[in-house]
Amino acid sequence: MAKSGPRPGSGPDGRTARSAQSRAALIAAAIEALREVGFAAASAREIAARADCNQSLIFYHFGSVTELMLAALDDVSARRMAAYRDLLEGPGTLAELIDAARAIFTEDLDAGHVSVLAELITASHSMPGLGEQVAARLEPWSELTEAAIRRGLASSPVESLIPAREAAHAVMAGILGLELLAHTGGDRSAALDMFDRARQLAGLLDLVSRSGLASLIDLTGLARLASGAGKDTSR
Amino acid sequence: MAKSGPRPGSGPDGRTARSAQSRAALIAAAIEALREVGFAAASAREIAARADCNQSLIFYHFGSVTELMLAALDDVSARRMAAYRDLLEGPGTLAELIDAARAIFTEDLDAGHVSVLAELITASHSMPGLGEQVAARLEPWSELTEAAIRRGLASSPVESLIPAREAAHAVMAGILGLELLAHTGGDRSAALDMFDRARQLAGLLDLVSRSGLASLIDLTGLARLASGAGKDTSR
DNA sequence: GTCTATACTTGGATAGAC
DNA sequence: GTCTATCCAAGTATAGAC
Repeated sequence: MAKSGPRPGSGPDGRTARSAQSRAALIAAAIEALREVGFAAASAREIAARADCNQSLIFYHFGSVTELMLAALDDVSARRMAAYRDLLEGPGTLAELIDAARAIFTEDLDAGHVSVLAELITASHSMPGLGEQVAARLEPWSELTEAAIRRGLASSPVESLIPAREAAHAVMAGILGLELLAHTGGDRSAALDMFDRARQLAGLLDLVSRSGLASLIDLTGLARLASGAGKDTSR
Repeated sequence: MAKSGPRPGSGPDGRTARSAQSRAALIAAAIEALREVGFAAASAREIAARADCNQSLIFYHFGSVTELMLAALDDVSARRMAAYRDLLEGPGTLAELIDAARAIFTEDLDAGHVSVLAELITASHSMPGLGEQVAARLEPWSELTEAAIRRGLASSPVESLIPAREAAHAVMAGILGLELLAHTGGDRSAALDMFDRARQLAGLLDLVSRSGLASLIDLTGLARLASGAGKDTSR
């Protein structure tokens, strides 16, 4: 868990500007490579070429290609986290939340932010030890998503029906899966369609909860009943 | 598009049994390798070792490692397709459909069938031309899923609300995403929880449609109304 | 900190004996 | 069809000059 920056021995300052520049260029190049050619082809040489700097600098600054990629994940994660946190500030209905989420996620899809994560997750399969590192970096997103769901569902008629933790897991799985499928078909309209669908549903929920109609129905009790009734297969 | 089997020149029969045995062993080994160490580490040598046969046989029988992997995908796809098709035979409610789907999908998760697909999809990112091959093999699953959804939703109150094609895309994305996430956390109970949740919802829908309550409400009109109402952000 | 050069390893693929 | 031996390309990583 040692700091992976420049090794001690470099002057405390002076020509440190160039160093930071190289680091930043390498991180940007790593993100670009991960997005455009995938983990398997994102070699030290490939990344260095994109950063217009020497291959050996990767090992000097980050120790290994894998650690550079983790730094890249940290970078994009931090920047996107800021954007998503703004979503949770201030009041807003579920429908508004989904509208805003759709806009930001469109950016993510275009810029390939999710791609970086998806590539590293599948790469963990082959690289021993990488899995834990990626999982740790996934945790804040898990919490953010859960908070968003809990907030969006607050005082909604289905609040008690949907467990926020599991729903958050599902939402993240959905985003990752849509990213994967977008690669095969180039079909990113299908991904965004899900937001429209969710948005439609959310609008309906808002309407129901506002009209006071929700209080007429004991949804929780009904669901429990349905759960039993569904088991009755002969009919 | 040439048949990727043994090259012409081999005897029309005779000792062909051994050949078929090698082919099968290699395919099985490729599936195993893809599942256990991932695409990046599933090299010709790795696979051959698992199949207990010579490395060069891969190139003799399949031409390249990538084509062996596509053959592996075809193999697992064909075997699982048979299992899933049975799901669609005979009558059944949406809840029953989900119950059965959960059982089979549990098998898939344990046996790593989805993993093979997920690995190849991400690998397409790095291997030019692989994307189209994988997409073509994904198509039958797209159709199967769409048919299943259409069938499960038939005469349900939400039938007109959910477009089968887009929903199928979302379901497949969800399955792929859950597979990815299962790798990081080892957390496969979360994946199965989604089925339980869907099942609960389906039971509720069955109940509503049976009770005749559905006919009392114009869901389609309500949804259209909600879609407009959601846009009203100031309130 | 950055560069050149290079050691070392692994993997895809082929030739040719059997 | 299967094996051994081998070529060649590409990748990680390091040493050492500047």
